[in-house]
Amino acid sequence: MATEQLTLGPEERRKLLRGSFIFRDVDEAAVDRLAGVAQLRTLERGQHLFSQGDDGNALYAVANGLVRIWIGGAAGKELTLAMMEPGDVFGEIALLDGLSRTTSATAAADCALLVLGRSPFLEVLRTDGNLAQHLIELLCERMRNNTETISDFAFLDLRGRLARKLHELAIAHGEQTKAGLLIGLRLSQSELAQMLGVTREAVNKQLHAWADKSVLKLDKGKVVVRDMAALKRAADPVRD
Amino acid sequence: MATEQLTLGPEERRKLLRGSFIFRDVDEAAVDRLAGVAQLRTLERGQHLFSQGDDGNALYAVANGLVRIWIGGAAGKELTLAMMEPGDVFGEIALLDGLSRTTSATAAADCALLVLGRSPFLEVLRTDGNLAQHLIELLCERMRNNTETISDFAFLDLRGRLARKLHELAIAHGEQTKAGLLIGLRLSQSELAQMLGVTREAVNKQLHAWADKSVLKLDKGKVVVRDMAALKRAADPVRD
DNA sequence: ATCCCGTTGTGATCCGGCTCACAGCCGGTC
DNA sequence: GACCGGCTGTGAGCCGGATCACAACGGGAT
Repeated sequence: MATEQLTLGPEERRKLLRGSFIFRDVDEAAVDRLAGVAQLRTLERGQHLFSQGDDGNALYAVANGLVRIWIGGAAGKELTLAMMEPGDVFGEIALLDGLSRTTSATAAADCALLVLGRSPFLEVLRTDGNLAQHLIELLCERMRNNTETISDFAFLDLRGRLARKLHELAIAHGEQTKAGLLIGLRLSQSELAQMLGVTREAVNKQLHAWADKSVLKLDKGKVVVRDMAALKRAADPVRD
Repeated sequence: MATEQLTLGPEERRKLLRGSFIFRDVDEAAVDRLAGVAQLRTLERGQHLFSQGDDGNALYAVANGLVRIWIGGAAGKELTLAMMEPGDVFGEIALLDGLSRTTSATAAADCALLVLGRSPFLEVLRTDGNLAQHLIELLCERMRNNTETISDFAFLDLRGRLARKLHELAIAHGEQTKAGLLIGLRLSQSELAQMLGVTREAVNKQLHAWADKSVLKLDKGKVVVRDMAALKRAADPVRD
């Protein structure tokens, strides 16, 4: 469907890095140097990039596609923590502290990634205070997200967590249609369930409960949000 | 019981900051300057320091006592995320990104804290790459902890989470006695429950289940671990 | 058109943990 | 000592979601 981007010219690489938030205001020559030594890596949907526990000596920038960041539990269970989109950077934790990867990463769609090696990156980090500053901001943002996730697990049931997630998806990837906000990302109910740490069946039942109340409309795998306010309310622990 | 430390001399302040991991290798004059402008703040057990949502314009270093870091949910429920001990630093997220506090902080024992104001701290941060580097490492460590917490919530039941927590507490605060590893921190079952996001009753029942199997011994509010290996096993999702 | 395989839809059953309701207990305080 | 407030111990009942087991659907490949 999407045009495959199998290669990236030098100019495109520079653009990608410069466009990324963490390299804003960083010395341009240094960024260009990084762009020069970066590897291009393409992945097909479903292909594995790295696993929890691996040594992590690279930082990734998404040029194209979608990468699922997840952790695994007993019996093959998986919890999806985030989806990385074009322009996003990930893999910074293990790169920065030199320990093993805390999560796994898998292509959720065909992808093109820029791979920045550890040593050239750390070299720029050592000399450029702006990069350090932006990395700190990135890490703070991640911390806030993580804390939110913990809060959701601790205080909300399936219904509340699903409501929040749909609300978030509708805002981030919603397309306005006459029926309501259509959620752009094609997510199966199983994938949705994996983002919430619940079963697919339970998600299915809650979606239909909302469809019955006209909060949502379900149309062959796509979800259309008809009543954002009701979702918002359901996400609050104050029940209706 | 503990000797109250109501004041800290200039020398002690410097020592505290220098001993803190984030100020290692940072220009000594700068650290001393920070120590000079830092405020001393004492708190009695139960006293509130800041709340989720507040503006956060200070960094705290624990000189003495214990600070509980927590988030709140519906109906007054609380989840304890961490306990800060002497030598620990906290409150960095809101300080660094300028947004509101992600957590609340309450004294879990009488405390003496050093309060570093935003602007002098950021000034040193701007000029000293080592401080930035250490902050990045601190944030990475927090991220790892958070990810672990999420994993626990997603994949472990009460039994597994409690086993892990006790194991951790025994290692961090265990005192060897003839009966086994006595957990030093005086934690009520409610406090334990708050660290796991479960009810006090459920914790009580699991503790007694283990006591019956001689994994633990319960002695007037104190927990003695008799069989660390069994705890470790219970923390694995592979059941015994 | 046919065959698949991944997805959706839905009931039956089971179980962990919550809620509620008390009953000792232990340590302080007056 | 007598009283009180916070902790501990424990049972009854309930409920949200997991598990299991199918049925039906839809879209791609051949």
